[in-house]
Amino acid sequence: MLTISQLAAYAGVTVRAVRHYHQIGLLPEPERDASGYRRYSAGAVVSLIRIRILANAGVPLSQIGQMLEADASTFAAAVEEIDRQLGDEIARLEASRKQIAQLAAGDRLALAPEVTTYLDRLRAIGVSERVVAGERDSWILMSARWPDRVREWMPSKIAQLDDPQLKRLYRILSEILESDTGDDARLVEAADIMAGLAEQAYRSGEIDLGEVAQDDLPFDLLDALAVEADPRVQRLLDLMRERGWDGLARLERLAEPST
Amino acid sequence: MLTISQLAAYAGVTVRAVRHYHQIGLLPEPERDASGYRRYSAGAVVSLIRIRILANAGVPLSQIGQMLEADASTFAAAVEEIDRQLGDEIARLEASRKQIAQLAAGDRLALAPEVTTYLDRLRAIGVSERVVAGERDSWILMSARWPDRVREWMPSKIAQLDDPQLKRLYRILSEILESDTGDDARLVEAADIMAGLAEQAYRSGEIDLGEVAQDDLPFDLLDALAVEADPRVQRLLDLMRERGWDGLARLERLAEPST
DNA sequence: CTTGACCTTGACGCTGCGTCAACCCCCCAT
DNA sequence: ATGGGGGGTTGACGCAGCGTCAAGGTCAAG
Repeated sequence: MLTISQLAAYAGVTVRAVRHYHQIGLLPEPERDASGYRRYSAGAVVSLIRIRILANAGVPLSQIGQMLEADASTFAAAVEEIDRQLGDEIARLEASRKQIAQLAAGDRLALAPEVTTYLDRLRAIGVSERVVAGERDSWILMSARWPDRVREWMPSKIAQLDDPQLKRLYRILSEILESDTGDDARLVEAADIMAGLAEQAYRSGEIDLGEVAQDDLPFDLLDALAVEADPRVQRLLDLMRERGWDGLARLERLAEPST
Repeated sequence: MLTISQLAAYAGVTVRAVRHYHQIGLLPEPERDASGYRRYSAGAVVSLIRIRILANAGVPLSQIGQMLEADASTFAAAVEEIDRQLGDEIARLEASRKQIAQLAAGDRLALAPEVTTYLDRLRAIGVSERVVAGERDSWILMSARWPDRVREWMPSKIAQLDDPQLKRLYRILSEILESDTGDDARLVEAADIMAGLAEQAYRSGEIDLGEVAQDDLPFDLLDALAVEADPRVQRLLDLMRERGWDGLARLERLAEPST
């Protein structure tokens, strides 16, 4: 007759595991001796080993009982099912591994390389770190909503940075946000440039992210994000509204310009 | 200002997950409105998305906080560590998958193919299912203790089955165990044959599983297993002892035979 | 008799939330 | 005014497979 620790040792498991199997009814409770100790027969060792074989093969404990009693075909079906689940799990982990490899490689922000290129171009143009950080957060939001579309959009966004007007706009915005003053004149100047660019884009039909349904509206969110980052952006939004444009991240025509 | 469900929707997670992140301090609790509702800023969406990016990459929640604050090199080290752990986990699962494939292929008992061959040979010789089952359980125990050695031993075990004496022994044992009578004469006959075989093996120096330390003693266990399967085996043990041999699974000389 | 090793039950901890429960709040239609 | 439906709130259990105390009772040996 064996004690629980002997049983456990023979089967290569811990005492706690054996007790756990008793609790869930996987291994029958043996007789107790006079002092209440569990006393096991040799057969229990075989039972326990068979349980561990299945457990080591990745079979959930809750299914092992049935499997040990099952006939060959039922057993085979169960094995196939388990194998499928293991396969799924492995696939999931490997996907995670790819993800984390990208994290290590990229800007540690999980942005597509096209986007980090764009951000680097902004820095090269002289845009302040604060504004770049704002852009970065915006693109994180965009990427979450349209993971694939974003990569398609980037080339034209990058190309647009060659436009002297746009460069000028970014620089002015950087200046404003880096200073602590509420220099309204610069804000007005920025608004004028933006309105001009918007007008230009509108005429040439460039404002057509049409497929991007508006009912999904993360653009309001982007604007809110900008305002949070610096309240002076609110003033900019107001100025744009005066000029007939709503929004910032995605400009929308309010009405034909009065002039 | 966003409600918790809006925040969750933007980040593509459940409301419960967001609350969980608050609980563990991963995402800061936002302000509450007059009625106690949580109200989120746009920045919270960005925070939440960044958390999910790391979580999806397999980073444990408990580490995400530190990683989001870490500098580039610390971050890289952490990523490497996570990647290693993911690799380990994948390796474990793949090992499980191999195991289960073997289970499906083999005798659904997790015995090496050599052993199942041996068991089949026993059946071919005319050994009863009951005795084969006993042998099987014994080999399950042996395989658990010496997973690799067992495969080495099988060829000679299989070869020994050609010995007419051994065949006869197995057949007699089968007969005895299949019958309900306590036919002592047959038991004595079996014991005589066993003793003869043991003597033979002893002289030719075959009894030398020497490397298999006896302090590991699963042989007592094997004997106990046999007795459990059929109490008449106890009588066989006694008969063997009279003939100067101890044990059954592993015969050991007690003393020189008196004649 | 003491000591140390082993046994007992009971209960919390870990991971990342899902899923009630019981109750409050807001807005809209009747 | 009232009711209903779809929000929100905290609190708590559940899952898988044990690890790890806690607080004892038991056994064999010196």
